[in-house]
Amino acid sequence: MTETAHPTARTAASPSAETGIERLYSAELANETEFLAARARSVGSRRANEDLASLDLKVRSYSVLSLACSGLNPSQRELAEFLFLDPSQIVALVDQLEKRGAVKRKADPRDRRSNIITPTAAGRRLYAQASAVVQAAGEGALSALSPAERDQLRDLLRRIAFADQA
Amino acid sequence: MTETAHPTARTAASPSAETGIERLYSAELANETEFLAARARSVGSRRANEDLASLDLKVRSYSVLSLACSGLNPSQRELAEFLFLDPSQIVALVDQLEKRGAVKRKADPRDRRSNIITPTAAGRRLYAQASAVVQAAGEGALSALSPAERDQLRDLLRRIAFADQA
DNA sequence: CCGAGATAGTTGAGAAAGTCAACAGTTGTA
DNA sequence: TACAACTGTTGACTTTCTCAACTATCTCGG
Repeated sequence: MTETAHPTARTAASPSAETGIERLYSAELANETEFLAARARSVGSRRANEDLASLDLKVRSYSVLSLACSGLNPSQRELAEFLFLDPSQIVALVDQLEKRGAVKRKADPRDRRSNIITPTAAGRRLYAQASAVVQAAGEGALSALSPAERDQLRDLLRRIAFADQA
Repeated sequence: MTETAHPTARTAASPSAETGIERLYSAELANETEFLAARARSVGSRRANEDLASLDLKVRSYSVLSLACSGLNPSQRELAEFLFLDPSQIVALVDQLEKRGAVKRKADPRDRRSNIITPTAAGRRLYAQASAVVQAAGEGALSALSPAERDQLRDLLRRIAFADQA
């Protein structure tokens, strides 16, 4: 071993720093915002999924539960559009949460085609726990940034995440 | 492809608002950095995939091609780790690109287990085109940000994207 | 030198996620 | 009223993810 630029790669004495792929950080790809956003999401959602597993949730179901608990009374179609998911996937997610007793499909009095997704009392409790877990995980992932930088990142991301909706 | 072309689905029953989904922007979820990163990635990669389709590429194969052309001589294992993909997926991606004549598997003289992925001349030309396409698409997605803000976003993302090397 | 254990790439299976087309019930409108 | 559009739903199909083997190779301790 001791390859060209591989100062670290020894046997698995140390758990994490053995990778030695830091040399790829200098690749052009590592400067493309798109790639960085994808990787940031991978880092974050992997972590969040692991932590949410203790509550039998994933980021997808957590997102739906969160919006159900938002007080904004989203319909399934709105959930699909907001989460960039196919309406058929929302069906499955709501099915799961409903079977579990966390949310309910409520008829929209103004449009009987729509289902308004609302949380049950148990759903609210579940969301409270999940929200705490996600927030803790987020803190960990963002620990490299100062509070001011986190706010800045949120603002910048929000502007590109919701840009095409105007 | 399907760009979810629902420009304005205003329903008369709906109260005044245009698309009606903007009200969800105020949801708690829309303030979580993780969610914003996921959505930003969705916006960006959807766009990039559409544009790369003209070259018969996807963001995944583009990423591999880009790293192959980086001059850093990545191995498949390094590609897997850097792109957060399973080694078996790298096999498929390299197979495609190799069959297409864009990259080659080269034996690593120091370790005959490893394959070093290098581009062919055609691969370099393909990457030049693809890179231009992706950059143009990225500009579109980032058009809401000033150049200084884009740099800032890149820096912030890089710090969290490469923060924990799980 | 040699065998034990680890690593790189490969294959294949199965789960999860994404995509798409069709359908019924409902709504708005010409 | 007839027609077009929309919502949720189902089902088929493709892509992506995850994991467990297997081979060939490497490293290391004895």
